[in-house]
Amino acid sequence: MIDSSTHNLLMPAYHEAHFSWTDLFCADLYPTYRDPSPDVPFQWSSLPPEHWTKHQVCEWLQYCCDNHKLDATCIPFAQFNVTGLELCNMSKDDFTEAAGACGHFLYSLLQEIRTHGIPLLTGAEEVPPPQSADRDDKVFLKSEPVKRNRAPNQHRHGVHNSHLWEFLRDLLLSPEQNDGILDWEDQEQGIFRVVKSEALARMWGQRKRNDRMNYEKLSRALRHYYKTGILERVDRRLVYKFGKNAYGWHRPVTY
DNA sequence: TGGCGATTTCCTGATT
DNA sequence: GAATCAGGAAATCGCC
Repeated sequence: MIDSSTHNLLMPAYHEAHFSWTDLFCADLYPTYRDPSPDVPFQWSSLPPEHWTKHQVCEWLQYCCDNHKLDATCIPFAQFNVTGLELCNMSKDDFTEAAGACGHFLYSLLQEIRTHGIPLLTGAEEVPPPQSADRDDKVFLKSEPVKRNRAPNQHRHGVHNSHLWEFLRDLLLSPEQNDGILDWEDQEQGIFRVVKSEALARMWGQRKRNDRMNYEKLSRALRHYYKTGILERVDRRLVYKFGKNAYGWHRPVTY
């Protein structure tokens, strides 16, 4: 946790917002990584980034500051008052715009987690910055090594979340982001309905930075999933079903 | 730099 | 007639 004595200096932009650091970091709900509970050391680390709350996004930022020895003055925390799904939807440019080159580094850290999974945070192993971080990013790093552990059975593949079906799955699992665009018809069976097809296409287009996306193209991409077992046909308009090769749709994804 | 997977784009035709 | 579905074919893009 950032010292309260330095807090005002570290986060000028944050103080302009209408919330406080303690609002974001209620110690009872979100234990700090320096004093982790034995059972739940880091709540954010037990979930994929897409499912982080705003509190957990801030926890992660704080973790990045301390564990990667970032200069906290580089991070305008108010710019990251977003949910995990919104954070994941931010592009590298969005990060850079929010926090300059430090944002570039944070983006790399986030992609590291999304691509390689979330490490165990027990402070027992030295960890270099992600390889994807550019050399220029490292001006934010102090020289001391930092430590963490990786779970022994943690897979280093298969968690990248840029696929359309994962985008749909995460929307279905995040009602606050969904805005009635998608709705479960039968979650046990993985059957869902596209309620607002054009809104869905716009959202996917924003995600892919493609303003020419429409539902016709999106649905064509969905139909490709029939071949791979990601989706199964449902003989009803705007209704789809997750197939045997889709995962994580019936409960929050675990790594 | 080439191969590959995942879309994206365009298209025709069928169905609702 | 509009919206949607189905699927072929080729192009594009990012990653390895």
